[in-house]
Amino acid sequence: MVQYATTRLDAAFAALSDATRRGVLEQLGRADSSITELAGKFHMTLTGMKKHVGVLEQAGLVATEKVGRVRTCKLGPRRLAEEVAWIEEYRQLWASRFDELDKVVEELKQKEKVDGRKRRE
Amino acid sequence: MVQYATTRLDAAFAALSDATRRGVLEQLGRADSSITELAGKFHMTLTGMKKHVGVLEQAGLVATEKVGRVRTCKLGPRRLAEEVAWIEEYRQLWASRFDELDKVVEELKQKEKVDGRKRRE
DNA sequence: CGCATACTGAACCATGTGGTTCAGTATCTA
DNA sequence: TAGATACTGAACCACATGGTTCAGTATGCG
Repeated sequence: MVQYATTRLDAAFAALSDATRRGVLEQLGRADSSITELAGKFHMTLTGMKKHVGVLEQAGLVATEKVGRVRTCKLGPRRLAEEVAWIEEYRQLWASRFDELDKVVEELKQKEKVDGRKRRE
Repeated sequence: MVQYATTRLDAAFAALSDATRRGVLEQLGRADSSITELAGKFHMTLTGMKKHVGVLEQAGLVATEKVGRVRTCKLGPRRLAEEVAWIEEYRQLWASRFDELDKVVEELKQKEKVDGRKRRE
């Protein structure tokens, strides 16, 4: 198995294990936001939200910049590439451990191929 | 955004946020193992390992069966499909948020090219 | 200037986590 | 049947988490 920076994986997965934080990421995907806006949207205190943002920032998933009184949060530099890579390797392992299922998947693929051909005809 | 069962996402991501537990999953991808074997491999007490296995089992990532004295652990029913789906949606959001930035970067590159030419002249 | 706004930090609280030890119980095996 | 093996459960520990309140500081605005 490939060697991963475990601490970064730890931080990213831990950051994603909270519904509020996943919500914040989705929100920031739509628009940059201030701490106040996020706190309002998720019904919690400024201080509470700041902690969540801190966790996300630590994990590299959010970047913030303070201008005047306002700290603006946006999506950060990390794209969860390593995390996806880890999970995909896991899924491969998983699949290889389940032989019968492999056959099922193979059958499905065949079916799909046929369906695709039909559609194109 | 698609609606996810947040509690399951919570449990799965939390389970993955620990290096030992990720290691256990990788191990079980290679071979089913008893608690004792896992505890030995990861240098901790039986009791400690049992807790990790419990977390993984709770998240659906590991299944166990006790036969005689021995509880055998194997990869569980969940394939992390939802988790991958969530992350992929996030990555898409991320990419779309940086389209503008991409343009800016592209412009800067162009500018740099021009500047470089000027400097060389 | 003076007040409202936006954040920050410390302190607190309940609960969860990652580990341990110790004292069992249940199951093999000689 | 005796002893070793494999697990289980309770209790404990230090520390992290997710939240709060309260008391600041810094900034914008009329």
